[in-house]
Formats: sequence, structure tokens, C-alpha cells
Amino acid sequence: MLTKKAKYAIKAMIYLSKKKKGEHALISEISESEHIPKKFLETILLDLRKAGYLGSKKGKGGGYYLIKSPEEVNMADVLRLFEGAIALVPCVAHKYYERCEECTDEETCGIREVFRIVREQTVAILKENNFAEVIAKEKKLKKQAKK
Amino acid sequence: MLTKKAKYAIKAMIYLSKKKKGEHALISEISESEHIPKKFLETILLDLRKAGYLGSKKGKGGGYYLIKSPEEVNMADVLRLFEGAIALVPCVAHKYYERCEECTDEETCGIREVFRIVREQTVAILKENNFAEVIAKEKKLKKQAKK
DNA sequence: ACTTAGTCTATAACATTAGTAGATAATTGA
DNA sequence: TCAATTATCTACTAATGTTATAGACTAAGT
Repeated sequence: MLTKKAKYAIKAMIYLSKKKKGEHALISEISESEHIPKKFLETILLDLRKAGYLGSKKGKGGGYYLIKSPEEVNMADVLRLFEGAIALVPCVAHKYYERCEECTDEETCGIREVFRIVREQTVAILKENNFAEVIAKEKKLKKQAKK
Repeated sequence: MLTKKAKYAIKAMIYLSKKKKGEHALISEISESEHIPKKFLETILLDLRKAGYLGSKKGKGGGYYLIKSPEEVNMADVLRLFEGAIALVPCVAHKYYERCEECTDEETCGIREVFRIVREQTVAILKENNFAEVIAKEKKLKKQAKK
């Protein structure tokens, strides 16, 4: 399961992705709209800013805004930032690779092979779902719900 | 990431799956072979027994053994036992379903849709990998390594 | 009886999660 | 320049989960 932090981060990113270019959103605005504790959200948005996904402006008329376009950021990026590896075992992670302590032969480990396949599939899905795509999925679902 | 408990459980199950039918393995034997702390492994094997995957016998000549054949137990079964849901968010889990507290409209949530797809793919892979299959993968890898 | 081997209960160190509190810094507008 | 607004930073905490370990108990075989 994801941490709440990661889930909140994705929600905040989607919220900001829906804004028109040049528009800002206040922390309190996102907090209320997405039902995320404000103080907690502050730290999350700060992380997203430090990672280069968001920009911010202080004072009146300030707030947070996307730096890249929604097409350029995907679910995998944000998850990696808050959860570390997407892989289920460290020995098949790319960026966060680590040997499994108890393992004797990584090269011929059948368990590892299974988790390698899982990781590949998962990363593929998360990467093709950039935030523009997620919003598109949402629109499609809303259309279907009306019928 | 998986907990060590879950990873150890899979290792133990694979170890026992490699035994011939009727053969037992001691806790200490599995512990040493797989480099799993013995006392920790005890609790894991107990859980696996209570869940109906393993049988045990006390006293001399005792030990643990598979109850079902390796074809009948898969990675998804064991992971669910030790990790709960395989899904990354509770709202797309089957057996462990829960509403996301902060969510306003589950039916039309784009994020949920993405995690629904991830879950489906992951479960499919984990289910097709029963323990006989994992051992087959291991054999294949060992053949390749020799070349 | 004695040895072997699994079972049960309890506990403990450590890390992570999900926050909260409160002071500070930058920006805008009057 | 002063006040209001809004983000930033530092520090803390309560609750929970992870990764074990200790020790007494129970069952089976010889």
C-alpha cells in the first residue's frame, strides 16, 4: 500500500494540473478541495517544489503552480519521490537497487525473476499515465457515469 | 516494498516446494539454508501452517512440509497472507477493500483507475506464478548462467 | 524417562507514518 | 513604511508497524 503522503501528493499534482496555465492555487485551497490536512500538505508541496515539479510564490496572489506541463510528469515520478523504489524487492529496483541480504545467488533467483516482471509491468503503466492522461481517464469515467 | 516477513515466507515456501513428496524440513534447516533468523522463521512457518499451506510434525523425524502441491499455491496467496492487499490503494483492493477517506467520488476517480489497472496486472502475474512455476524459472536461469 | 522439535506468550528496540505547533521570510498593496 | 497575506523552516510527538528475541510449554519418537 502507498503511504498517505504519496497519495496526497498525487492528488495535489492532479489538482494543480487541472488549473489553466499561469493560475496558482493556495495551500488552503488544495487542502480543502482534496480533504488533505493543511499542515501535512505544506510539507508535501514543499517536497514537490524541491524536486522541481512545482513552483511557488509568497504573499498576496501567491500559491503553488505546475512547472512542467501535465504531459511531462507521470505517476511513477511522483511515487518514486515519496515511496522510493516502485519494485517490491530491492534487488530488482533500478534507481534504488540493493542486494537482498539473505540472497546467495541473485542471478538465478526465481523469486527475483517474478518480481522483475511485476516491476516492469508496473513501471510501464505508471509511466504512460502522465497527469494529462489521468485527467483524461477521469473525464471518460464521468461521461460514462452520466449514462 | 515487501516486508522481510513476506519475503522470508516465500523463500521458505520455495524451499519446501523443492522437497520430494513426503519429505520434511526442520526449521533450523530452512533457517540456515535460506539465511533467515530462526526464531523469526518459526513465527512465519506457524502463520503458513495456520493458513493451511503447511503441515507440521513434532519430535524426531518431524518438521514442516507442504500440504498442497507446488502448483496449487502461488505468490499472490502468500503475499496476501503477510502483506494484506496487493493493491496500492485500498479502494481497488478486492479482499481488503476500503474507501479512501479523503475521496469524494470513487466511481470517477482517475487515480483509482490507474491503480486498478496496476493491481489487475500485478495480481495476474503473481497468480500465474505458482511455486512450481517459480522453480521452473529458477532452473531456466541456472541453465542460461552456465553458458 | 529422555531427546527432539514444533508451539505459545510476551516483550523490546527501532523505524516509519501521519501528523501538529510555532516562529520566520518574502511579497503585495495601501 | 506598515499591515496583511502566503509560503518556509525547525522541531516535536503520538501511534503504529517491523524485526526480531527469550523462555516456558507441548507432543512425538526411542
